[in-house]
Amino acid sequence: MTAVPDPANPASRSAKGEATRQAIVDAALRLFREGGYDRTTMRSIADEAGVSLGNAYYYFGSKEHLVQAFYDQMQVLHAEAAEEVLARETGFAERLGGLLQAWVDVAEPYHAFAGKFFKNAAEPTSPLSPFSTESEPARRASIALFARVLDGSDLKLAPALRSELPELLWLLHMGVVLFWVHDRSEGQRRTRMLVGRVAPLVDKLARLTRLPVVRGVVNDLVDLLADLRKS
Amino acid sequence: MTAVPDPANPASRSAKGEATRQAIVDAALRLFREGGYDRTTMRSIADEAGVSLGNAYYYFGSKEHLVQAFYDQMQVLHAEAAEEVLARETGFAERLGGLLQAWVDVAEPYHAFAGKFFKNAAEPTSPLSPFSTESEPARRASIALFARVLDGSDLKLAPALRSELPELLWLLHMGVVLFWVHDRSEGQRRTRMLVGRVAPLVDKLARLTRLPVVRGVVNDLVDLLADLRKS
DNA sequence: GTCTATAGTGGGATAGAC
DNA sequence: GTCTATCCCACTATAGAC
Repeated sequence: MTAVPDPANPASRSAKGEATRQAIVDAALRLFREGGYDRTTMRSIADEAGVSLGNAYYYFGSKEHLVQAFYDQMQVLHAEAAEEVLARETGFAERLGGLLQAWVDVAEPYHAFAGKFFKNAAEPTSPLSPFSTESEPARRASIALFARVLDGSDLKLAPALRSELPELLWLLHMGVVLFWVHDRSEGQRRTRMLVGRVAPLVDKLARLTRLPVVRGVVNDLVDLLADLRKS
Repeated sequence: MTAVPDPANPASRSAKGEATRQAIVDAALRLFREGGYDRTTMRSIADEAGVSLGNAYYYFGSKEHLVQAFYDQMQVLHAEAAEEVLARETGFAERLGGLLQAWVDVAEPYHAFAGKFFKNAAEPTSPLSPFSTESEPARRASIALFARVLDGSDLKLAPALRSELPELLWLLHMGVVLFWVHDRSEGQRRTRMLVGRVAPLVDKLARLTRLPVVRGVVNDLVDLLADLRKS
């Protein structure tokens, strides 16, 4: 395992390289926010960061790879905002709604160009897809947040669902993100309305899973998820 | 309203223009299937169709617009396959499962490069987005298919849900498509498993909506959908 | 109204010298 | 790790033929 230098691997980064890398990320996110993704060229990012175009490509294999930096930053900001919510709320609906709401707050400055990175979600070959193995650390961290929504709350639900729910809530979160990306109302008012009302709804629904008549469907769902995972 | 010629508008197409247009579409789909989307250049499409590059752009404003042709073709093929299913089945689960299955069958030859297509479709600013106004006719047609799944079946469900269900089923279909795009199993085995089992599950769930205890959640959901539509 | 030919521009990506 | 030079291709522009 002799080191072929890989600037994408944090372990092989020198201090100098790390500084350059960060300068490029900062420049990119600033320009994306100001002028949008398409209108920001790799040349302008390199200029703004004070490096050559070729050097920018040394650190980021493509323009899309810079989007990963955006993902990561968002993940960190969301986790921070989440702490506050999880420390404050004990009701399941409030914890879930708070977490979803926090994401919308954190993501708001980037709404205008967010569509560009959502493209990645649909392309399975891209390492930037939220379902890719490359995104697994970020995905796991996010799912862990939803696990804490559940753990710290007063929710009672069908036991079989307990281990599946964090991932299902993360999927719900992805659905909210999709809605948000397409939301053109000012301040993403419609998304805020959605998250404010979907959380109590999920709460009610989850509590219903304990009813004997509903158990059949719940078990079918849990079995399906298990079988999909195996196959 | 004197006619500025618009080759995108079917009404203003001459027979000759239509033939040229079709030649370009055929060439594009053939080359996409053989070499993938990215590796197929507009120049090669024009060459293959026997027209100039400029002429290709006369008919299709961008390379992405050619994807719309693919999209339309799939819609037509799915509608055809759907007729057979809807004529044969009367059970709700069978009709729903059959419709979803039919799409997977129709789409299979394009699975390898479908990711590139849907990548473009996932962007909200793109006219190719399934949620865009440009896609509304195709979307409406698709939702109408799901309405027929419901209408011709034996399903009994909460009355408030009846008018909402076709659109919700279409959303489920979009979810299946997303799963399919990411499905790397041979013959999309995992997607086939998913559609085969999700249909009975939805059937059971829909029937549960008639229970008084479940009504509360159903009404909340219906209200939320109505309010989102209004806002 | 359709189409060709040709000559550009802009910007993502790469090669290879240092 | 950083640069300069270059490639490639989507897309535009335009002038004119049929």
